[in-house]
Amino acid sequence: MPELPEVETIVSNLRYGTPDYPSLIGLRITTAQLFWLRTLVMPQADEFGVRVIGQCIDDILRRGKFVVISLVDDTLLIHLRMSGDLMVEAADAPLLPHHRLVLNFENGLRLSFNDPRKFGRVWLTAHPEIVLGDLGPEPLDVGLTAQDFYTRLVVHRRQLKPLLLDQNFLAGLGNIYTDEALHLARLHPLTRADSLNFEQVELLLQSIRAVLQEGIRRNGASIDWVYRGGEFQNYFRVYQRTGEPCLNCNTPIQRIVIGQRGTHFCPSCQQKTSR
DNA sequence: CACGAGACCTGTTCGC
DNA sequence: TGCGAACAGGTCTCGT
Repeated sequence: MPELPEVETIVSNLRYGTPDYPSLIGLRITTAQLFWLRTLVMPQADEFGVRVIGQCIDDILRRGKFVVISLVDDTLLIHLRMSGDLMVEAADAPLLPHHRLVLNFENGLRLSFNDPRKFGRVWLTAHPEIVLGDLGPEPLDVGLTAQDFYTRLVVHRRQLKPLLLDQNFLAGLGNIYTDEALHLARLHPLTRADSLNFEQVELLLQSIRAVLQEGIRRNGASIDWVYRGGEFQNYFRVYQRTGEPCLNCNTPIQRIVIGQRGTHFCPSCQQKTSR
């Protein structure tokens, strides 16, 4: 489900609070409940409880698609994968069917990790770099220059779509924002990375940043039954618009499968030979 | 190194 | 109406 803009939205809600609940910064964890064993990667469930209880939340950040919750002695890392969500509720509210992990706070609130498909994962570690260490750069980091991006990109012979989805190449893009960015940059998703010139790579980086920033501005995208209040789904240019007219040229948007992921593009605006 | 298939899971939607 | 297939925002592992 969540890509960079959705995770950013969730993190900023937890960090700053919303009209419905306050910031979680500073809250102390009093109890923890794990309902699906495989949700927790490390440490073992019994050790998790012993270690997490009593710690206060120092900070809440995002790295790629990870939610990074800094505690006093440890870091709690949460990856929402396809269907995960984080919700703040009253600690005495009924447990929902898909709650996998719940942290209760001393102020009567709780943080619930809800995840119907059970793909999401949680780590508690004093060494978050063990989990985050191989992630590529943040696309919105102003320190990432077009020249850096060009240098990193053209050493690969892979197709653009799978390369952009590779979190070790660039951290945070998922299926939606990759399709949207490639359309904005007018690049065919099957184009080989090492065939791009500098101007194309520069435009690609600008396009990635533009779609991510628009996604964040609209609080992410909410699709189907996994709804979280974002609006970006109303502004997709290609994603899930198969057969509908391209907003540039009216050509019907096409859907193909690349690396087992549905891929949407305009066959007229996005041509492999464009150079 | 690059790619494809299968696995992990549940819920919704599509097509006959 | 009913039922199985296809599909879903992600990532890992294995074989070629």
